[in-house]
Amino acid sequence: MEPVDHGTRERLLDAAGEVFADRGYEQATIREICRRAGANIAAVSYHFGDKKALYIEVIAYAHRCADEYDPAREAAGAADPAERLRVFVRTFMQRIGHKGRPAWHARLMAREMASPGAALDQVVRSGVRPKFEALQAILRTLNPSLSDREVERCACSIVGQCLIYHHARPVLTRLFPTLKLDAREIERISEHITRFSLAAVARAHPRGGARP
Amino acid sequence: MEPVDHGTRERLLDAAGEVFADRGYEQATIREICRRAGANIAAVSYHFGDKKALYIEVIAYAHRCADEYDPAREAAGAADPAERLRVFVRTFMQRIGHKGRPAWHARLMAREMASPGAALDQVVRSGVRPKFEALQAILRTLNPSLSDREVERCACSIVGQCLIYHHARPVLTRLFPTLKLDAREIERISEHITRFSLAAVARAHPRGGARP
DNA sequence: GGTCGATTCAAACATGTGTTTGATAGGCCC
DNA sequence: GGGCCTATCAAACACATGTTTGAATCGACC
Repeated sequence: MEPVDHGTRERLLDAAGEVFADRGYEQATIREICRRAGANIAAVSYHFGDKKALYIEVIAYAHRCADEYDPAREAAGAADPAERLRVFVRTFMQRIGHKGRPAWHARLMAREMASPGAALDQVVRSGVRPKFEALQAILRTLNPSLSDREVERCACSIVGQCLIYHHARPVLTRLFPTLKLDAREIERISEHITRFSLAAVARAHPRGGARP
Repeated sequence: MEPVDHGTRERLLDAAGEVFADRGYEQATIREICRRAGANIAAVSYHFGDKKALYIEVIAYAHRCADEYDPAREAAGAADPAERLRVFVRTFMQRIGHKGRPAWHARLMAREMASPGAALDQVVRSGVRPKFEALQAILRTLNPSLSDREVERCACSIVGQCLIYHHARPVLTRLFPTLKLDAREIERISEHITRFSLAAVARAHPRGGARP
């Protein structure tokens, strides 16, 4: 058939990425992956060895593709710290929010984070940590009086605000039936998260008062 | 053998709750559930019919048990609105955080929220919505100038800050190897989320200059 | 044309899972 | 004791899935 190398193998990677992102590793079946790729059942064994090896390759493939939508790099181009946070949040939300298209990268990562697999260490080391540290740097610039631990927790708070719209989407759509997570709504939510967090970070660690 | 009618069925419910919470519905196996319950493989079919029926019963069972740890009711007893939010967040975090014990209720719910199953509608209607509305009421008291939509988004922001420590726990433990999510750390995180959110809610809706 | 390596295909294999079956034992009432 | 119902058990069944196998097909090269 085709001189391959650019045919079946690549189609398998794309199909596998989509299926893994939709169903998760365990629930994804080789048969469906091959069906979507228009390949034979034995193609996975031939080109990758077994299911786990295919998964590892898909993670690496997604990682390569995802580097083009790096929130950290996008944010680096902004003018002031507040605007950097705004760009960071917006880019992050856009990566998670959009469901269709070849945007299964973020969904795959989110799945890998929710249920730890063999590829998590690699994902965290080269995918999550750099972005997380970039966010921490923004926070430190916003409020230099924050301790390292407070910076960590504020970063978790910001990322958590974003991720709930992905992790709890089925619940949110039932809680707010009118909610439509289209591009415009994502923009509004990003703006809310940015303002919410800016106010919190600015006033965090206030001397005096609050609690024992 | 044993004359117990109060034995096998209840042990099955407990074991199933734990296994479902740990592995998820699809990944949980009837054999492991029965092994943990010390029952025969056919016990599930005999007492509940099939796996799905058992799952529904487990959801209902968890729902009954979880009502005793209601963040909304705990918060209602607090004095001022800020303290109500603090109690709400702390109770919520304690329910999610603790891993051992018969506290598989929250983990089960979280799983059901992440991947929608047949029981999600019921869980949202009678489990999530009341708590969420209680949180919204607290926020309205904290800052009456907030619009309904802003209250919704602030509530999502608060819940999201809590849930990340559950959904992304594998990532966090790799990001911060020294992190130990014991009772004391959960208390500290709850305090951070409370202060973070109080500052944000107080200064939200910036057009009104709501708060100094 | 013929050979060879790479690739694809349909079928089979091995395993794990949910479910069913028929048998067995114990309690209860007559 | 004799039925009768409930509960449990080991074994088997039906099915889906990951993996392997051996033949068939294609393209390139001599």
